Amino acid sequence: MTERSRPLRADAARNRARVLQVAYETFAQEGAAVPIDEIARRAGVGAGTVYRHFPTKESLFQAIVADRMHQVIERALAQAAADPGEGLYAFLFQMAEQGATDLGLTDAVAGVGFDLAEALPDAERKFMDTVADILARSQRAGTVRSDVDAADIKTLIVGLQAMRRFRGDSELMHRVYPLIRAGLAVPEPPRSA
Amino acid sequence: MTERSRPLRADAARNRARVLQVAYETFAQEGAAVPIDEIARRAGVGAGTVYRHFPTKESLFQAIVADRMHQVIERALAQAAADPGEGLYAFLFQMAEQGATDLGLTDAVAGVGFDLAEALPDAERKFMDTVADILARSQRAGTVRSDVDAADIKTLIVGLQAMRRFRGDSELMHRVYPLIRAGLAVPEPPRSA
Amino acid sequence: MTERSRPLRADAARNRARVLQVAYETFAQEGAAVPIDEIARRAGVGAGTVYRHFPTKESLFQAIVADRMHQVIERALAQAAADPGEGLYAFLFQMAEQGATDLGLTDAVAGVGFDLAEALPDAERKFMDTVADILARSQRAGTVRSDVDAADIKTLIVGLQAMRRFRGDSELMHRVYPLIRAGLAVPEPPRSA
Amino acid sequence: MTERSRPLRADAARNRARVLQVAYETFAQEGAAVPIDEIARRAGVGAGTVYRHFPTKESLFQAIVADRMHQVIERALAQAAADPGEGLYAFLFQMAEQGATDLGLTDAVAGVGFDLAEALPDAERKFMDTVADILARSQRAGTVRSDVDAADIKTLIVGLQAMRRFRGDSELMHRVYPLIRAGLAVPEPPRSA
DNA sequence: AATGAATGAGCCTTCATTCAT
DNA sequence: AATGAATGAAGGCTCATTCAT
Repeated sequence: MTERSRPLRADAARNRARVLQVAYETFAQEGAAVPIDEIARRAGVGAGTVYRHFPTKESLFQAIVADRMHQVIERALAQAAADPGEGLYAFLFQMAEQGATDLGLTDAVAGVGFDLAEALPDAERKFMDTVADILARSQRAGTVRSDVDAADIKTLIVGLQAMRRFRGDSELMHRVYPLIRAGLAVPEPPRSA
Repeated sequence: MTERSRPLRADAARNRARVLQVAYETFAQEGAAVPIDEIARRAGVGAGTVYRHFPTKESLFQAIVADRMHQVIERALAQAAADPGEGLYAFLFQMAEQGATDLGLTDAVAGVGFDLAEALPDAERKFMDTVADILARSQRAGTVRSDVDAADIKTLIVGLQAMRRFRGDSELMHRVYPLIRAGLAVPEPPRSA
Repeated sequence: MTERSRPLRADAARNRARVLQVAYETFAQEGAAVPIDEIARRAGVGAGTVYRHFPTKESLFQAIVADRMHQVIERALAQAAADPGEGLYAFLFQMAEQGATDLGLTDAVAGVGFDLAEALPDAERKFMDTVADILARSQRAGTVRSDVDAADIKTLIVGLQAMRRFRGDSELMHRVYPLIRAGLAVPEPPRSA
Repeated sequence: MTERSRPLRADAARNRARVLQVAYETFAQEGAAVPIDEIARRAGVGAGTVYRHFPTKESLFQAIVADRMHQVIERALAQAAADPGEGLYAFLFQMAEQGATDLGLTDAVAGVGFDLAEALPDAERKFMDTVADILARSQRAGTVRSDVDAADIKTLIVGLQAMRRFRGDSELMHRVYPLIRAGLAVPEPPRSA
C-alpha cells in the first residue's frame, strides 16, 4: 500500500514493525494521549526513530488502523466462506471484540477524532466492500432479513464496540447480543388464521 | 444539591450559567481537550472567572454532566408517565439524540474518561433508578420483553449514542432503530402445529 | 504616622485593626505567600476591604512591621529601665523570641525581601536609637564590653532570630545563648604574672 | 551518588552543568521565586531542557544543594586537616561566607522551605559528621570549649549566615566574628586567690 | 539510520489587584 | 464603606516535533 523507492533495510523494517506493534498495544490500553516518547521507550528505540518511520503521531495512528483493518477483513472473509449463514454474526462479534480492546480502531471506524474515509480511503472502501459481501451471503443463506444494508451493519458495529467497551465481554454476549441478533433475524410472517 | 450559604450575586449567577452553557456546547462540539481559556473566551469572561465558579476543569465537567443528567431524567419520567408502553422507546431515542451532540454526557454514561458512579454517585443512582422505573412500566404494558433489565438498557443507550453520533438522526431512526426495537419486542411464541 | 484627613469611622477602624492582627498572625504562621483572599477570609471581611485599608500587599506588610516595631521598642525600654545591666540581654532574648514566630519582623529587621530602612525610615531610626540606648546602659552597668556598638547588636539580633527559628526555644537558651553572652561579656584582663 | 546507566552525551552534560551553574547563581541572587523560564533564558536553553535534566523545580534545588554541600564539606575537611586548632573557626567563617551569597544553601542548612534531612538524607548526615569531626579536632587542640556539640555549631552556622547576609563580609569579620569566637573559646578558669 | 537532547508552544491553575453592585 | 466577582498576567510542567551527534 505504501510505496517506497527502496525496500527498507532489514533492521529498519524490524524497527518499523516493532513500533507499530507496540504503538497499537499501548494506544489500545492507555488511549491516544500516550506520548510518543513512551511508545519509543516501550519499543526500545529513540523517539527519532519513531518519527523516521511515521512523520507525525497522526500518521502512526493511520498506520495502525490500516494494519488492523487489513487483519479484520482477512479474518472476516475466511469466516464468511466457512459458514455463510453465521458469517455476519461472527463478523459483528469479532468487530465488537476487537473494538473493545482497541480504542484506535473503534474510533477510526466511528470517525471519532479520526476520519477513516479521508485518511485511508482505500481501507475504508475495502472494509465496506467486505461488509457488503458478508452481509449478502448471510442474507442469501436466509439468516438475516433482506431490508438491511451494509451501512446499517457498520452502524451496528460502531454501537457494539461502544457497548462492548462499556460492558464486559461475557455479559454483552449473553444479554445484549441476543437482542441485536433477534432484531436482525428474518421476522416471522404474520400468523395466518 | 449544591448548597450555598448565600445565593450568588446576580452578575455572578449570570456568569456561572453562561460558562456552564458555553462549556457544555464547546465540549460537546470539540471534545474534552478544549482549553479552559477557550471556554472563557467564548463565554466572554476571564479564565479566572471560570475557575472561580469551577475550581478545576474536572469540576466543570461534573457540573455539566449533573446538569444534563437532571434534565434527561426529568424528561424521561414525564414521557413514561404519559405513555408507559412507549416510555422505554422514547427514552432510548431521547438518550441517543442527546448523547450524539453531547460527548460529555455520552462518556459520562459510558464511563469513558469520567467515572460517573464515582464522581456523582447520586446522579448515577438516580439515573439507574429512572431507567429501571421506565423499563418496568413498559414491560407491564407488554411492549418490552421481560428478560431485559436496566443494565441491558443502559448498555443499549451507550451503543445508541455511539451509533447516533456516527450516523445521522433520521437514518438512525429509520434504519437501525427499528432493528433494536424488534430485538426488544416480546418475541412471537413458536407457532404451534 | 499615617495622616488622614478625617479619622476612620468606628467600624472602619475596627476592620483595619482586625485585618492587621489577622494578617500578622497568618503571615507569621504561614509565611508571606498566603494570598490576600485568605487573610480577608480569616478576618471575616471581603478582599476589597483589605485593599481599602492597605492598597498593596506590600503596604500591609509595612503596617504590620511598623506595629510590631513599636511594641518591641516599648517593651525593651521598659526592661532596660528596670534592670540596666540585664537590659541588653533581655532585649536580645526578646527579639529572638519574637523573630522566631514572626517571619515578617525577622525579615524586616534583616532587610530580607523588605527594606525596613527604606520603607519605614522612622521605625528604623527609632529602633536603632533604642538599641543604642539599651546597649549604653548595659555598658555603663559593666555587663557588656565597651567595644561593641549598636550595629553589632543588630547583627546579633538577626543571627539570633535565625538561630531561634532553626532550633527550639529552650535549646537555644540553654546551649547557644550562653555562648553569645560569654562573647559579649567584659573579657577577663590577662592574668598578670 | 546519582547513577546513570550511560554517561550523558557531551552536549547534554554541558547543558546540565550550565543549567546547574546558572540556577545556582540565579537562585542565590534572586531567591527561590525566580521562574524556571528565567533560569532557562539565562542559561541559553529552552525551558524543556531544564525540565529534561531536573524534572521539577524542587529537584533542581536539590541538585544545587547537594553540589554545594559536597564542595563545602571537601573544603572544610581539608582546612581541618591542615590546622586542627583553627579548623572549626575556618569552617564557621567559610560557611558564613558561602551562605551569604547562597540563599539555597543557607535555607537548606536551616531547613527553611527545604527539608535537607528529608530531601537529601545522605548529604545531611555527611554534613553533620563533618561538623562533628572538625569540632572534635579543635576541641582536642584546646581551642574550643568542650561543652559545645555539633548541633550547637550548626545553629551558629545558621546564625552566622543570616548575619553575614545582613552585614558585609569585612564588618562581620572584624566586629561580630570575634565575639562569637570569644564565646566559643575555652573560658578562663576563675582566678584563684 | 538511530539516537535522544533540545525546543517552545500551550495547558491548567493561582493570585494580586480592580471594579461593579 | 464593604463586598466579592472579575480580571489577566504569570508560573510550573508536558509533549509533539526537530536536529545535532
